[in-house]
Amino acid sequence: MTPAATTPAQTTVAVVLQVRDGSLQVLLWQRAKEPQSGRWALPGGTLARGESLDDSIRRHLAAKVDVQELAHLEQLETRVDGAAPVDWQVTTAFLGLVPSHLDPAIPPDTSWHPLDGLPQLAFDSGTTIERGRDRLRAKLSYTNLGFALAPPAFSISELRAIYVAALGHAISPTNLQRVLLRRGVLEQTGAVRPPGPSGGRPAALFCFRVRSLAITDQFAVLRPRRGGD
Amino acid sequence: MTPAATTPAQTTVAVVLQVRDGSLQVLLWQRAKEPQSGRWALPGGTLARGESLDDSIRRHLAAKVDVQELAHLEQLETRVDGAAPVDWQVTTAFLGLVPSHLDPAIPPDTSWHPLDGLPQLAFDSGTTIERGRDRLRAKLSYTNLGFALAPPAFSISELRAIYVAALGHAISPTNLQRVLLRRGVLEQTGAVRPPGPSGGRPAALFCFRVRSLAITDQFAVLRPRRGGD
DNA sequence: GCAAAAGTGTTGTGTCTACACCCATGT
DNA sequence: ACATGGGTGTAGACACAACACTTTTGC
Repeated sequence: MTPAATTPAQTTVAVVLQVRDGSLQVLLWQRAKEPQSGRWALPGGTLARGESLDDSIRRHLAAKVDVQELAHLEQLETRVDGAAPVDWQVTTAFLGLVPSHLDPAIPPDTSWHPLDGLPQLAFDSGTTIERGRDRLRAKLSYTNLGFALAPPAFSISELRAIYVAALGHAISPTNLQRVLLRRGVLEQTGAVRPPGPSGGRPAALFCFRVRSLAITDQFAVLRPRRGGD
Repeated sequence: MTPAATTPAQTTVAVVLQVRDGSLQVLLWQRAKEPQSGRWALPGGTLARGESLDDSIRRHLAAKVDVQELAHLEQLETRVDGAAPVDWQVTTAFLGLVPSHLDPAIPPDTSWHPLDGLPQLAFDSGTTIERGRDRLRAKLSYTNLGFALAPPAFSISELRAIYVAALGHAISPTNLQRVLLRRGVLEQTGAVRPPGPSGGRPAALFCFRVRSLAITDQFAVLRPRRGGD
């Protein structure tokens, strides 16, 4: 591939997560060639001239797997990957989130995999995926990041299912609603979802008030209540 | 410098912070040559073969400014910096912290600058420095990161001065002690600091129980209290 | 004794979980 | 009527900030 060079190749990869069928899944791509033929890898590619890292990963995702519907994208970390002068590369990993109501078209060598029960992974994609999941879990607790996993409008129980899949633990629908409303993250749309064939009260529909990342639970420890900059 | 290349140069820089004379200061280095001659820049340099990004920034810091005493180092973000094929480079920024009792020897072109009142900066170092400061402030609230700014042993009021300089707002010594003790971040050494010439009760000395990064205030929102993983 | 610095007791507040209860709809 | 799913009221637990008060030193 690259000749013995004085600078490494710069590549970007993305951990693209979506809640599908009640579980958190990651988009992977199966390598056809050596090295690591047959194993699954994170989508991405090399940096082109004149583009930012953000541009780069968006381009690779759009071209390879037709994902324009990323609701959120952020950097995870950068690592040096190939040790030798051959295959020497620097890889910047991103976290991307796709709302659960979308089902983007993907090529045949690409598919979604639940985070529990991943196939044989190429390189150390495993730790990168874990890092992405941990970042998502943390930010679901103190930001409005749920907007990037949820559809435009939803009932509280639908939102709860998404949070349960992403966080991996039980959540009371009562408290989910109250926490997110108190923080001003959600607002009622006014619309209502009619009940299913088994009856039940119609569910009010909600949406996220702002659909870009905002911190909603400030780390305010040790800060005075009033005054004092 | 670099010829028009197919891959960008990979460089690392660091926002090295220390509490000095009651204010949070950053280590900067004054450029002697064009471009941006005379302006101040973050220390760092290019990636060498076979080294990780961590290795790289540690090497540059150790060589240029004789800072081996970094108590903590973490990645901030990676950016593409030079747009043209010439000077095309990818820069990974780090946050480094130096405990306040150390005063590392630094070369004449390098010096510490308080974060309020920075000189003319080269490139967009300003936003990187701000990002480092914000990261520090956030992590002081929910991790034990104070260990990286504090000396090995200290009284609560000494620690308070460090936190005030880093966070930029008033802090009650009462609550600082109680929060950090309740969380198990601090422990008493048993030693005591004798009072000054003006009297006062001798201060008990404390130290950080663990001196590597640990999360002490979990983002536990929406998590059930018992059971229910 | 008195000032100065360190440390403790205690109260109030706000945010969270938990659980009981009420509401609206289908069969 | 009654089962089913949606929503509210309220109580208890906890962590925090604020402030009064006590302790220990030097002069």
